[in-house]
Amino acid sequence: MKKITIGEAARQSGVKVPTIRYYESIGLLAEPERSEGNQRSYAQSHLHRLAFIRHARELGFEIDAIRTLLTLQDDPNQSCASADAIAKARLIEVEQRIRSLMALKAELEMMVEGCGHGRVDQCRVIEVLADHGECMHPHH
Amino acid sequence: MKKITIGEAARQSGVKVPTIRYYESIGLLAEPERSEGNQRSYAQSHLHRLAFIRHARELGFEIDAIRTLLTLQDDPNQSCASADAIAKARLIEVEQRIRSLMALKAELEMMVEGCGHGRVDQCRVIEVLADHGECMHPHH
DNA sequence: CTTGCACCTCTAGTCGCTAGAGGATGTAGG
DNA sequence: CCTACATCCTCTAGCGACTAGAGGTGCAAG
Repeated sequence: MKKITIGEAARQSGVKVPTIRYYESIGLLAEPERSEGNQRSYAQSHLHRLAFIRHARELGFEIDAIRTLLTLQDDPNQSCASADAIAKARLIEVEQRIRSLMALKAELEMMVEGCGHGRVDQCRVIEVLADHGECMHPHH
Repeated sequence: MKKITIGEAARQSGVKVPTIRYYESIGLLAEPERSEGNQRSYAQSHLHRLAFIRHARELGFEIDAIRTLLTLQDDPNQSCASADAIAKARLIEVEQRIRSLMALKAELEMMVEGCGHGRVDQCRVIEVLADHGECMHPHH
């Protein structure tokens, strides 16, 4: 096989070099072979792994969840109930996060619209922050 | 005035005791008086400050932004342009975050719906993660 | 006076990286 | 073969915003 350096792996996977080393250090990515001069030399399997990890991270899965997903991937006979549960949990998290951000958005819009661009003592931004009763607090 | 202990301040503000001490240590909250036995004793002004900080944190403002907002609040003659700018920047951040979370949500829904609850080798969750081409990648 | 909770300080840990120091290796040109 | 330069190596420390825990002191009720 061809020897893939860490820099090449970074380019192909879109994961930065120090991050790849970090994933190795926490046991998320298997240790690759080393060249005579002690430099990492990756195989295709490592690249697949990195792509998987990167995509999962982009979807906001935590490292521990990814660890589980990776072991599931390695054992294709297993039931996919765990993978399903992890993805569902993540979906619920994302939905909650969206809801709470929408509430924040509404509140921030009110603050910004209400700002008369005058002095601080008439500023709605400061005012709303200072007095929680001023906002429509659909959250917290 | 009555003496407000740190525990009482925590209860009234909704900010945890260690977090209050942390805010003091980073200079966000002024040091309160101390009792004879070296215990913190807060005034009403501290409680207002804490409420302000808490509300701002709930809206996702960073500590540094809050620092700026607090100095603005202390100087009511100043123009509120900075406060306005900070709030607007935060609003844009929130809007972007919502957009990207909506994309994630769509992708996660496809994964979860496609899961036939069978074995891992037919699992859409794992499959999509493994092969980025499988998802409709509206993001990244 | 004792019990037990709340307080004190200090350090270290969390998560997922990122930055930098200080040195070794690999490669391309002269 | 030598040199220049990019890339690699390990290691430690830092980020933000807390949180947890150890080990000790203060205080109020019974």
